[in-house]
Amino acid sequence: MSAKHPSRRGPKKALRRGRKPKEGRPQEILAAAFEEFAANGYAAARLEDVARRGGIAKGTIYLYFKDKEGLYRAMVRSLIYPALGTIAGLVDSPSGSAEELLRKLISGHYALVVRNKKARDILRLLIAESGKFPQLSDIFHREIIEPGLSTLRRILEKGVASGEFRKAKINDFPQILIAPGVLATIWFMMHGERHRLDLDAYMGAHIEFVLNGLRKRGEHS
Amino acid sequence: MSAKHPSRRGPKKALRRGRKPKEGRPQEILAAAFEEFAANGYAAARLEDVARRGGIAKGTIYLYFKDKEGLYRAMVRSLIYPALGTIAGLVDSPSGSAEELLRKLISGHYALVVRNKKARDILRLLIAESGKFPQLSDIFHREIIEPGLSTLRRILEKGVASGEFRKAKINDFPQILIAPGVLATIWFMMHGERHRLDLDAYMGAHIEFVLNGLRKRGEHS
Amino acid sequence: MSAKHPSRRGPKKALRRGRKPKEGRPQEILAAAFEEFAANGYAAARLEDVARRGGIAKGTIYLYFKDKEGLYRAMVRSLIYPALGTIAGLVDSPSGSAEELLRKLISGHYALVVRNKKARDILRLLIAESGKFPQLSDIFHREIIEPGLSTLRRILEKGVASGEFRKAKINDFPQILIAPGVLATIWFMMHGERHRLDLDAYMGAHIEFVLNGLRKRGEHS
Amino acid sequence: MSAKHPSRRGPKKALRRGRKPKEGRPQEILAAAFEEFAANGYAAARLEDVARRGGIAKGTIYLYFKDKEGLYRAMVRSLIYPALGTIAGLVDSPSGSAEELLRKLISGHYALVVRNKKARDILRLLIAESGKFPQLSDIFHREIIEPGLSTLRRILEKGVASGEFRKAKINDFPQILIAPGVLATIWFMMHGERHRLDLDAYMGAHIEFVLNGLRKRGEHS
DNA sequence: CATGAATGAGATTTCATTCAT
DNA sequence: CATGAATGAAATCTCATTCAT
Repeated sequence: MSAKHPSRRGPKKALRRGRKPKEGRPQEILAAAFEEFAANGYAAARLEDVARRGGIAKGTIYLYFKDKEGLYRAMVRSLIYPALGTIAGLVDSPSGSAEELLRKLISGHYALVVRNKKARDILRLLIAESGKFPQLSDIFHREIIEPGLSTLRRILEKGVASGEFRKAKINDFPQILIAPGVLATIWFMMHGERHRLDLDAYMGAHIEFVLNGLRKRGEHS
Repeated sequence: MSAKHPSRRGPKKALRRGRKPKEGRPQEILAAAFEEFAANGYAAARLEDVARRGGIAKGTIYLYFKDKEGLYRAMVRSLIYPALGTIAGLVDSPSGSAEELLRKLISGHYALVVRNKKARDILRLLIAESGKFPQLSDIFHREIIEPGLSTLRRILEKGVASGEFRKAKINDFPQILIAPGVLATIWFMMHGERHRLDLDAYMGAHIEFVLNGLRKRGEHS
Repeated sequence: MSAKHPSRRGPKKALRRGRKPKEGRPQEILAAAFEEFAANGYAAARLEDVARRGGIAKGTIYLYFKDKEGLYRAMVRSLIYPALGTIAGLVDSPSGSAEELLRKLISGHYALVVRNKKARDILRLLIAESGKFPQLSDIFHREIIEPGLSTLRRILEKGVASGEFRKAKINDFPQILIAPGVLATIWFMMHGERHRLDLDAYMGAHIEFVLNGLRKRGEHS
Repeated sequence: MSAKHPSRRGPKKALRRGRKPKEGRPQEILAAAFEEFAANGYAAARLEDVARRGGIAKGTIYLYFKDKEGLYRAMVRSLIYPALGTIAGLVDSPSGSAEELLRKLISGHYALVVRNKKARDILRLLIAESGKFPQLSDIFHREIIEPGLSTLRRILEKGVASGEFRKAKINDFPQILIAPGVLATIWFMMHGERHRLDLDAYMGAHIEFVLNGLRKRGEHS
C-alpha cells in the first residue's frame, strides 16, 4: 500500500518549496485529481487518494474546491481549455498544399491524442461521465470538436479549390477523415497494452486511405 | 448463455408467479442491472435500484450472483455473447459482390450499433470500466471485435480477388473501414441528443468515401 | 465511553424481543434521540450516540428518518402532539368553582411541567433551537400554548361571571397567571439541582398570590 | 480560571489602526463572538464566522483566548458582570414609596431585559448551554439573580414595614413578582416576531396584577 | 501581534452485504 | 426461494486548532 502518511508535518513545506516552484496549490491538486479520476472514474475515485497523491491533507482540497463535483469539473475544464491551443498549432502554417496540411493534422492527431495517454484518459472520462456531467461534454464539443472540425473543413475546401481534392459528400462530415484515429484511441482505451496495434503502420494505412479517397481520379497513390 | 452464474437452475422459472413466464429470474435481474449500470456506471449504480427496477428484494440478487461485481460481469457477458450471432448474421449470404457485402456490413453496423442505444450503452460501459474489468474488454474483443474484423477482412480479400478493390495498406487494418461508424457511436455517447448528427447523410458519406477509397482507379464514382 | 459495541450480533435481537414488545423501532429511536438531543442540544448531539443509546447501528436510523434534521423534527413532534391530551385532562371536570379549577390547573402545571424533567428538556430544546427550527416552535405554540391559554381564559371568564373574580386587565393576558410556574421551570433548566427551590412552598406562594390578585376585595384571604 | 484570559495586555489597544479607538481587540472579538453564539448556539457557531464578523483572522482569536470554550466563557462573563450595575441602578433612589420602587423595578426589567434582544439572547444561551456550562449559569445566578432578588426582597420588606403591602408567602419568593416579565422574555425568545404580544398592555396588566396582589385589602385598585 | 493555509479528527451519510424469518 | 431490516465499513465534508511567515 506504499507510504500512507506521506511526509507528515515539517518536511512537507520544505519539500514542496523545492519541487514545483511555479505551479500553485490548486494546480497540484488538479493534477492529482486527474490521476485519480482517470484511474478510477468519478464515482470510484476517493478524495483521500487525491489528497495522498497530492501530498496534502483531505481538508486542503476543500480550501480550493467546493466539493468532489467542483473538483472534477475544474479538473476537466483545466484540461479542455488549454488543449485548444495545441490543436490550433497543428496547422498554423498556411503554406503548403491541402494534402500537406491534412497529413500534418492527422499525424498531429496521432501524436497528441491517440498516442497520448493523458488525452485518452480525459476522453474516456468525458465518455464515461457524460451522463452525469453533460455540460463538460458540451464544453469539450465547443472548445475542441467544433474548432477541430472547422480546421478540417477549411483544409478540405482549400483542397477542393486548388483542385487537389474532389468534391464529395465527405465535405459535410469532415470528422470521417479522422475517424480511424478516434477508433485507435478507443482501441487503446479499452485494451491498453493488451492487444497491440502497430500504430505506425495503422496511421500509414489511415493516411493513405484518406488521401486516396479524396484525391481526384487518375492521380498517383 | 454459457456463463454459469446466472440460470443455474433452468426449471422452475416458467412456473413461478405467472409474472413473466418466459424469462427466468436471473434474466430479469440482469436486465434491471443493465439499465442501472448503463445509467450510472458501475460504481455509482446502487443494487437497491437494480432490485427495485427488477421488482424484487435486494437480497434476492445475492441468490443468483455472488456480489455486485459478479452481477456486473454476468450482465456484460450476457450481452456480449449473444451479440456475436447478430453480427455474423449481417453478411451470412455468401452471394453478392464484395461491395454489396461491405455496404450491408456497414449499414448493419449503423442499424445494430450506432443507432442502438443499448449497444452504445454497453460499449460505453466497456470503455468506462475497462480499467476495473479488463477481462470483460478482452471477452468483448475476442467475441465481437475479432470476428467482426475477420468478416471485414474476408470481404476485402474477396473484393481484391474479384478485382473490385485495389490492394492497399488498409487490408491490414480493416477496422478503418468502419471507423466512421465508431466515431458516430462515440458522438452519440457523448452528446446524446444535444448535438444532432444527420445519420442518414453521414452514413451515406461514410459509404461513399469508403468505397471510393477501395475501388480501383478509373471506375465509376 | 462504556461498552462500545453493545451486544453485537445474535443476542441483540433476542434481547430486543423481550424488552419492549409493544413499541416499534422508530419509537425506540425517537426515545434515544430525545435523550441525546436533550442532553447535548441539536448540533452537539451525535447520531452515533443516538444509535448506541437505542442499541442499534448508525445506519438503522436512516431507515426511518431522512437525516439528523428529520430525526430531530420527528422527535419534537412526537413529544408535542400527545402532550396536548394531558393538558386538556387537567380541567376536564366542568364542575367546581373557578378557583377550584384554577388551583387544579396551576398545580397540574407544576406536576406535569415544572417538576417533569422530560417536559423541561423539550421546552429547553424549543427555546434553544427556535432560531433553527421556528416551525417546531410554532407547532408548540399552536398545539400547547394556545389551547392552554384558552383554558385559562375560560376559567377566568367563568370566575368573573360567577362573581368569584374581579374584572381586570389580566383577563387579556391569562399567561400571567402561570408565569411563576414558567419561571420555576426556567430556574430548574438553568440550575438543575444546584440551586434548590422549595417547590411546594413556592407553588403555595404562587397560588396564594394569584388568587389574592384575582379575588374581589373584601373576601377572605 | 477567573477573568484573566481576555484583556491581558491593557495598553496598545487605543492606538491600533484607528479602527475603533476606544475598544480593544479582545472586546471586538467578544462582541463578534456574542453575535455568532447568539445566532447559532455554542456548538453550531463557527470560529471562522466569529473572525469574519470581527474583521480579523481566525488565528487571532487564539492570541486572546485559549480555545472556543474559553472564548465562549469569556464572552458570557463579559456580558454578565457589567449587567449587574445596570440592574442596581434601577432602584438606586432610596426615596419613594415601595410601590414606586416596585413599578420602577418591573418597568426597568421590561426595558432592559424583556425588550432587549441582547439580554434575551444571552439568557437563551444560558438556558441552552447550562448543561455544558453550569458554572456560567452559576455566575449568572450569583451576579444577577441573587442581587436582583435581594433588591426585590428589600422593596417588599420596605412595603410591609411602611404598611403599603400585606404580609404574605410571596415575600419568600420575590421572583414571583417579575415572573410575568420572564415569561414574556421566553415568549419572545421562542416566537420572535411571529406571535406578537402587546407588551405595553401586557406590562400594564402585569403591574396592576402584582400591586393588586400585594396591597392591603380595602385600598384603591 | 496578526495572518490564513493547512491539518486531521470527527461527524454525517451511503450502501453492499448478511441473515432471521 | 424470497424478503427487507439491520449492519458497519467507508466515503464525503466540516471546522477547531496549529504554525510558518
